[in-house]
Amino acid sequence: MENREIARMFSDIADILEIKEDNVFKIRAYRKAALNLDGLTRDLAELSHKELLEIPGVGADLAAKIEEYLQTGAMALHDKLKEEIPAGVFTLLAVPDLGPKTAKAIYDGLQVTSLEELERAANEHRLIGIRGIQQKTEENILRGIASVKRGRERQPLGHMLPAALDLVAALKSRAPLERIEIAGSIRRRVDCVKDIDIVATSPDPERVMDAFVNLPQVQTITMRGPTRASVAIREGVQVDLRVVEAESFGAALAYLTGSKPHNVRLREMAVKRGMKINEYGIFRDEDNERLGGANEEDVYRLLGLPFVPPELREDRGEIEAALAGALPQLVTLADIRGDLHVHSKWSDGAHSIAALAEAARQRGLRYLAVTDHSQGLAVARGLTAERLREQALEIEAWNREHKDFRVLHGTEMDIQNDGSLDFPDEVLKKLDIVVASIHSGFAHDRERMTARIVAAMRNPWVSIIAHPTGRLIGEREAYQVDMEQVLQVAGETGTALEINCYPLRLDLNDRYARRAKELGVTVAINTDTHASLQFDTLSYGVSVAQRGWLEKSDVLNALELPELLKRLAAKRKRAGNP
DNA sequence: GCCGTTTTCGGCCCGACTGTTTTCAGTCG
Repeated sequence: MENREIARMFSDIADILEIKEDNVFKIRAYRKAALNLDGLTRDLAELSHKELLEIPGVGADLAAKIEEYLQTGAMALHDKLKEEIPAGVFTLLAVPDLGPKTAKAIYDGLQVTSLEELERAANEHRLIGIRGIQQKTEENILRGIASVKRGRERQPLGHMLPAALDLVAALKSRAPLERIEIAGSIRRRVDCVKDIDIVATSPDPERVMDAFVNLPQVQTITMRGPTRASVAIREGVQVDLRVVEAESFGAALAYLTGSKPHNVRLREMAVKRGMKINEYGIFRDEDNERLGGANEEDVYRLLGLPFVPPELREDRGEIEAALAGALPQLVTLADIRGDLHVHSKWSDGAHSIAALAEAARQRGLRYLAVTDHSQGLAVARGLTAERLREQALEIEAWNREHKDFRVLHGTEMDIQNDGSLDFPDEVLKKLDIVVASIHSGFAHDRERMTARIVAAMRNPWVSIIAHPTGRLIGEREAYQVDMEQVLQVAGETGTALEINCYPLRLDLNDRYARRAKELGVTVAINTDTHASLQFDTLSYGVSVAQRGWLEKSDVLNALELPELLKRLAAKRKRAGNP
């Protein structure tokens, strides 16, 4: 997947052009294209010239640069610009509040080309005197360097959403609030987020600001004005709070929810219709008359659009779909009928099958599949074929006793290094469902990894591929795999792909989920529960599905039990097995 | 550099806060 690499190159070009004080709109064009490439569901290498031009923000010139890179492995403009400006200069841009102008001035004045040199220069007070820098700015730069060193850029949604909810609760208990919402990428349910945005209304904004910057979670106050404040909480996570008038709440919420490219599109549409959108509302140009803004719906209504759910706001086609009245009816948590990937005490889970079934039923589910690990995964106490037979007896007995909930018998079977499976077909055919996945040999090359997964999908008894890319957010990159091929074969063979709900996995991610839908591949939203409390992570997987535009009909475990069983049987039949 | 329900040329989203200014530039979201 060269998308990310090319996006990064465009972003580098934008940075350098900014330092060189080139045309701001040209810079913006490179940034916009970089963002859009990052959000693409397809590999650039697979797209025709015509398809490249259809990418928003990519015209003849940038399409040529993409093709140049795909064909030669290099981009002449990128290389040339990097020669002009030492690489270290734009590493300075990583420092908060230090932008291109300051980076250039510091480089011109002191030839500083790395963070270490910058830190030394600041400690020796050599920055003072450079255009626009006095003591305060120098101190801020030192603080900024410290925060860069602390690192931890983005954190998983599974950590940040609870932290945000915690802040909201704390704020509510300490200041008078009317409305308060978490906005930003958390509200869009992006799987990995950088900061926390909160928007609120209050009869006493001043007190809210006071309470906010004095919250026990707060470590440093970055900025504090009458309507806006910014702080850092533990682990250096930035939290922004905006307090607005009630008549502006919806506009502010929309603005702070983003995404930025989505907002830019809305504002452009407003301009064309003789209106202006900002965080205070939506206004008529001619007389500055307020047309709306108290509620988020106003913004969309006044542009002639249906409400666009936050999960879709990425400028990945949602505005066009809204204009055409073709927004998807997104799958919801309430649509989920069961969980098809669950571990019990039989392998590495914490709870009995009975306890798991009860916990699932309490959450409104109607079935679950017990899919303990297979024998090859010894560290997880994987089951042999014989233990699997014993387990079947326990499940049969439980089902005989309970008529309002169904436990399916399955396995999470290892796909071995050579692409073979951990159980023979004779074992698999006795199970209700077979989940296959990779737990070892992550370092194999792309061809081999792809071949392993494809081979598993071609087995008629394999129902679902679990956590198809193997990533662990912040801990382990996805293994090298040709996901386009995996998705294609999933479609051909009628194999479902999983969105794993574990907050560090969320695998498939939103983009692959969207591509799955495009290819007609069914997706299963599974918790991979190892302890009954983990059923609560279902909402994270549903969010990924929503960001992937999935509807109820795209989701395997949104089916009622009889339809699910039919669907599972369909692949076996297609392969000529009863 | 991109783009077209006023346009193939002339536009291109909008505002808060800080630090350094004595009216505003830089940065960020």
